[in-house]
Amino acid sequence: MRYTAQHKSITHRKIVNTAAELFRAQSIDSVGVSDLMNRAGLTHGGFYAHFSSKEALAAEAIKAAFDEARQRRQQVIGAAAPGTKFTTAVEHYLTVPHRDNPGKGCMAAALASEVAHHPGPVQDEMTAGVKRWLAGVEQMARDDGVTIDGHTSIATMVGALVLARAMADPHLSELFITRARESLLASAKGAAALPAKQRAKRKRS
Amino acid sequence: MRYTAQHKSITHRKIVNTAAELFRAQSIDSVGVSDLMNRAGLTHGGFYAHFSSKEALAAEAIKAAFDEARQRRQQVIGAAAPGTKFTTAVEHYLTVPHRDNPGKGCMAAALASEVAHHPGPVQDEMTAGVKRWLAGVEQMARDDGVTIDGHTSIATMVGALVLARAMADPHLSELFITRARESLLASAKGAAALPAKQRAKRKRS
DNA sequence: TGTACATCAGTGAACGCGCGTTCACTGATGTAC
DNA sequence: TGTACATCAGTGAACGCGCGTTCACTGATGTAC
Repeated sequence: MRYTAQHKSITHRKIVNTAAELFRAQSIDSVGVSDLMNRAGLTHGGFYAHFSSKEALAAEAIKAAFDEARQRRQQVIGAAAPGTKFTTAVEHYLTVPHRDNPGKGCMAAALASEVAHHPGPVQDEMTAGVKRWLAGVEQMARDDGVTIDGHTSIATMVGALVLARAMADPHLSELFITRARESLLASAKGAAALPAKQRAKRKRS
Repeated sequence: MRYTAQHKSITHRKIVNTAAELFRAQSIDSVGVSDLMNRAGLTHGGFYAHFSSKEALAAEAIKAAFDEARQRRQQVIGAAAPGTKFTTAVEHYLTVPHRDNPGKGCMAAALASEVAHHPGPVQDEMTAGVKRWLAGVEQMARDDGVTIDGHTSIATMVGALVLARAMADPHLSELFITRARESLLASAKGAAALPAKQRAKRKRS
C-alpha cells in the first residue's frame, strides 16, 4: 500500500495531532498505542514506521501542542485592544470551556504532573514549551505597560485549571477559575495604574 | 499467622501510609499493589483482607495525606508570630525541599491532575481535602487580619510546585517557587497594610 | 512509452511482561467447654 | 486450668487482560531500463 511521496508526512502529523489531543485529555500513560492509531484511522503495527517509541511520540506531541497554542494565542492577542494583551490572554485561559476540554487546551496544565516523572525528551519539550509561554506572557505585559510577574501568573493559571479539573464539587471547581481570573485581572490593572517611577522600582526589587 | 487484636489496624495504617507516600512520589497508576505491599513488609495476596480494591486504598491514602498535612500545618502556624500565620504557611509550602520530596508533600500538587480522570471516592477525597485546606488558609488570613483570596493563593501554590517539578531546567524550576513565594508574601503584606475600611470594601466586591 | 522490479507505509498476529484480582492454603491466636 | 476447635491475617501460585514492541507479509507506487 505504498502512497504518494507526501502521504507519510501527512499521516505523521495526523498521529502527532491525535496524540496531542488524547494525551492532554487522558494522560500519556492511559492512552495505548492501539487506541491512538485507531483514532488516527490506522492500525497499531504501523506506529514504528513513524516513531522509535511511544516516548518519542509524546515528546513530539508536547511540542506540537505548545506550537499550536502559541499560534492561537498570537491570533487572540492580535485582535485585542491596545494595552489589553495580558488581560485578554488571562480571560481566554481561565474559562469553564477550557477546564472542560483539556484535549484542546493547555499542555502544561494537562501533563505537567505526569511529565515530572518522565525525564528525557518529554520533560525537555515541556520545559521548552513553558519557557516560550513564559516569554510570551512577559512580552504581552511589557507591550501593555503592565508590571506583573510572569512566573507567578503562569503558576496561578495552571494551578487554578488543575484544581478546577480535580474538584468533584462544580461550584468549588468554578470558584478556582473565576477567583484566579479576577485576581490576575485586578493585579494587571493595579500594575498599569502605577506611575512609571514606581513600576521601575518594583521591577528592580 | 493470626495476630493479636490490634495488629490488623496497625498493618492497615502501615499500608495506607506507605500508599500515601508512594502515590504522591510516583502517581497512583505507576505504583503496583505488589510494590506497595512489599514496601509495607507484606506480600500482595494479603491486600484484599484490608481493601476492596486499589481504588479504595487510593481514596483512604488521599484522606490520610490531607489529615497529616493539616496536623503539620497547625503545628507550624501555632509557633508563628502573631499576624504571620498566612505568610508562615506560604513560606513552608513554597520551598525547594518540598519540590524535591513529593512523597511527603502536598497531595493536591502531587495528584490533582491524575485525580481529574478518577471520578468516585478518589476524587471525592481530593475535593474534601482541598476544601479543608482552603478553609484553613482563609482562617489563617482572617486571624492575621490580612485580605487575600484563598482560592487564588492555593492555585498559585499548587501551580508553582507542579511547574517547578516538571521543569528540566533547575534555574527555571526554582524561579517558579521563589517568584510565587515573593508574590504571595507581598500581596499579604499589601493587604494587611490597608486601613480597615478599605479591607471591608475589598471583601464585599 | 511500456514493462519489470524495488521500495516501504501500513497490516495483523504474536512476543514477553506486569498489572489487579482470586483462591486454596497456613498456622498462631482467641474462644468454648 | 487444660484441651479441642474455629478464626482469619497473611502467603504465594495462578487467572485473564492490555500494554509496548516486533515481525513476516502485502500491494500500490516510484524507478530503471
